[in-house]
Amino acid sequence: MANQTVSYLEVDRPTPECPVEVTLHALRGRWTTLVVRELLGGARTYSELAGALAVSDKVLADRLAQLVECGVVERSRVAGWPPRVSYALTPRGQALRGVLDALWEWGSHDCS
Amino acid sequence: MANQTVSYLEVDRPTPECPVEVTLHALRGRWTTLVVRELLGGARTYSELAGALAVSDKVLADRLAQLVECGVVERSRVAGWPPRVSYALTPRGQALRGVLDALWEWGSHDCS
DNA sequence: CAGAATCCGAGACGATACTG
DNA sequence: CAGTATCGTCTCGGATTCTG
Repeated sequence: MANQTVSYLEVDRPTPECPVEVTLHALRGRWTTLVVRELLGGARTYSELAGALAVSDKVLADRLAQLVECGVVERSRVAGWPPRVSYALTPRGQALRGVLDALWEWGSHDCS
Repeated sequence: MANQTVSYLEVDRPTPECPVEVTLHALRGRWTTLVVRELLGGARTYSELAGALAVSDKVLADRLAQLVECGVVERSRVAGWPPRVSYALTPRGQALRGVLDALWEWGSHDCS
């Protein structure tokens, strides 16, 4: 995964478009990380995701479109009937695993 | 920093209150990570933060209150005149450095 | 100096209804 | 099956004004 030597602190000017913002923008939305988490277990169809996540169609479709646009998820139609669509993580999406682990790590400590 | 062996994938049920959500909730808001980034360089007064971040008073005050509530930032009045308030990261706040580095890492790769 | 109060607009969520 | 359309609600952000 390239070089890990660059630190968040080593950049001169904090702008709203810095890499940290890019990542948070990709993960934006209450259900986004849960969708990614599902797909880390392998490709899923739309209905499988809908069944696993108890989320409305609108929100699920919105988040999937967002993830596709960010290059995290790839969408593909499955031949045959009934029509199905499969969603899978791209290599870039797979790379989110480390990010989610870091978020999990910090959030699992007590706040007291 | 405790054990890093737990993975985001190893948990049974994804809930809106899982640790990942805790972290994203703490970092919620466009300016939050930039405030944390400033404080990673050491304690800052309110006006120092305001000068460095070109953000409105309302938003800055909102984000600081949020970070204090999450246990990330500690607020302390400075004696003397004019009245000043100093903000500094708690140990829990310092621990965000690794999280921000992970977010930076992922976001700095091209999407193409 | 360090904010609080108020008002407005944008975006995300949620439920419901409808369609290729 | 896999969405889109619509509507109401809520939170965040930005600007302005005011105060201990």
